Amino acid sequence: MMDTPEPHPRHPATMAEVARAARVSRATVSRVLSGAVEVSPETRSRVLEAVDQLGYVPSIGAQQLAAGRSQSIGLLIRDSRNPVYGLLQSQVQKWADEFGLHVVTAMPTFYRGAHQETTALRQLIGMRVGGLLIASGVVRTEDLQQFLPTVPVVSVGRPEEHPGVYGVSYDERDNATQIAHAVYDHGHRRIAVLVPRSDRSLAENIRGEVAASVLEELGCDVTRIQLRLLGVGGEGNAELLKLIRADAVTAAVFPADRRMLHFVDHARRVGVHVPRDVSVIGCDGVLEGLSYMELASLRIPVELVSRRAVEVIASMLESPGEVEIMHESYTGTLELANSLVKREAG
Amino acid sequence: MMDTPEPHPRHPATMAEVARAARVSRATVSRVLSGAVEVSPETRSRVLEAVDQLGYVPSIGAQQLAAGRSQSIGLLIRDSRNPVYGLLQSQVQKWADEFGLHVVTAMPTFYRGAHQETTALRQLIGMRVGGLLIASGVVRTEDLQQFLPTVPVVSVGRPEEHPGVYGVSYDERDNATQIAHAVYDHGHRRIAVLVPRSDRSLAENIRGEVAASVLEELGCDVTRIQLRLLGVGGEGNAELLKLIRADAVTAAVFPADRRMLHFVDHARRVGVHVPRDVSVIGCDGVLEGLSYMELASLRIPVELVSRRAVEVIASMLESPGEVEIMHESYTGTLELANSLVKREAG
DNA sequence: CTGAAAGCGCTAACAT
DNA sequence: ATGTTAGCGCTTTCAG
Repeated sequence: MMDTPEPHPRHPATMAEVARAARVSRATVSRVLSGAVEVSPETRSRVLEAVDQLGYVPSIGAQQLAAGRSQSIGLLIRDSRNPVYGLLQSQVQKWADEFGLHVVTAMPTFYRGAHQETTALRQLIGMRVGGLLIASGVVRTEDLQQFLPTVPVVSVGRPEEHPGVYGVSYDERDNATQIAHAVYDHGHRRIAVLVPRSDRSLAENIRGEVAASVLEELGCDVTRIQLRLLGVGGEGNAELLKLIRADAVTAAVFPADRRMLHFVDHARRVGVHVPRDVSVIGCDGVLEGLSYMELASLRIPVELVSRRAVEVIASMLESPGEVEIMHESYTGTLELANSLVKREAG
Repeated sequence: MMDTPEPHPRHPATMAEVARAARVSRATVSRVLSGAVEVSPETRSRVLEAVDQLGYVPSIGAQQLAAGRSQSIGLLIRDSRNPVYGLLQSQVQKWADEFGLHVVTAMPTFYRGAHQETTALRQLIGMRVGGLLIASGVVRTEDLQQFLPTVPVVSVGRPEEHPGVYGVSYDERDNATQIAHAVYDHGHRRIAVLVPRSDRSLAENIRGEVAASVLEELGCDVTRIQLRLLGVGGEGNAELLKLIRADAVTAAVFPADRRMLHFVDHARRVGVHVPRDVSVIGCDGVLEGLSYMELASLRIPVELVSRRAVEVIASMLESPGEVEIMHESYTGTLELANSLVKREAG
């Protein structure tokens, strides 16, 4: 068994080369590899030997082209620095394995050019993936629309309202309501709520808006802090600190854990302590170390949502056009911690 | 401008359809889209109109097949739940954008079957990506070897020793040395070091082994705690707790922040507090909230490593075979915090 | 500046 | 059980 590879194959081995080496036709190689058709054991082993002798790996592009279908699903993900997406990606991979599907992941460009935001989408479409999982709020459903007749699409982990797109997501209204009640039940009546713009993050916008409304309905004095930027770079922290120092609020509601973390870290450096000076609660529950930091949050069911999304796309792949479009959403579970403390109402 | 899409395109538009709609040949469509050749303005605009009329997106597979090359690079990543990989993926994307490269990411299967661990690699090879970034320790360099003549490969963020594979990684020996000296300089002399098996994580193994050796050379009493499992599931915590309770160690060195976090969280629940009862230091520095948790660590230069890796692969794409194989490694920076406290030597 | 035609590597009838 | 052949959608000579 030579273990020196060919000096300069230069080009990846082709099926024709394998066929030649095994003294069979290309079709036979294909049959052996696909395993769909009976092949005589000797031929079979000759082929397999040639395959790994030559280090042959079939060209997926050519396969897709010839067969007209694809075993892979595309995952469009926003920014993997966010642990929520990291977990999602990992879980999608896990369930796709289970269903025998290959996942290819693409991420939108960072540049904010005109149509640039859809290049990742076009990349996946160009690959002719069998199905598409959209987990990025950056891509608008209207951009998806034109591809809908062509490829099954599932919107995952983001609020989906388009009746033509299957959605598997978190119940953000319920999330916000749970959070609002938790804060209220702890006796807080003057509350700051951070609200990102909906074009930045629809999910976070809903969380903020709904939490604020619910609290208002409960008779609280709510201060909305509008956020305009995309990142979590501490926007709104200064405004919030001012409110706290003026004793205008006793609690703050953050639409995402990372924002909450950013705030508490900054606040402590300038002498404002949680929960001594203010109670806080976030949303996601995915960030590691939350319990160690004693930060209250709401854990969204990423695992469940990922699983359902893969299940749905798998069934769409199996019976195209047969799957009824629905919008599923799943509720999270409150994870209380010492950052949200009881307080005499008032 | 009709904005109702065709009722049932069913199949993605082809270049031939675009050509027909624009009353030109397929070659002309190709030329317009590639932009490489001059085309008369009128023809050009007719083609472009047809393109977005039909929502045409070129098949990357067919392009690759016909042209024999590919604009995309494959990124093989271990597990995106780990924030280090999340950040890496994000940074690779960012720099690839800069170089006009498309990134497709694949992740190894979770199953631990025989050859299963290389399916993601085969997936990427099968796509005939123009270059490969390997950021997963799960794939061994020997598995890569056979593809080396065929596609440029850069090992990124993992210790690479094979002389045939370009490596851009962290200087784990330096990391470990910095950590060891930090612990020593804080007066600790009886120290526990957690050491994962090298087949689980080579990087973490080196960190542990080297830190332990350096501390021993400095005359410390070092207890190695061997870790055998892949995850961060608190392995070794019990053993470490016992040492602490017996007052056999005053400090613990963790080869990764997540392990440290897992420990401190668990420890606190059972009444062992950091840094009161034991000092700790981790490695990575990527986990969010480290500073808030006051956990000492060493920040590895993920951004720099990602950038270099993309630069290298880009230059390999440009002049194949011309790039001299090297192993670059970059040092991290210590980020001290209150979890590592001064102590009377002894 | 544009069209015709020859493949790229593979699958899927269709033969044998 | 195996070989032959016709494309799949695209790029790229080569002619015009």
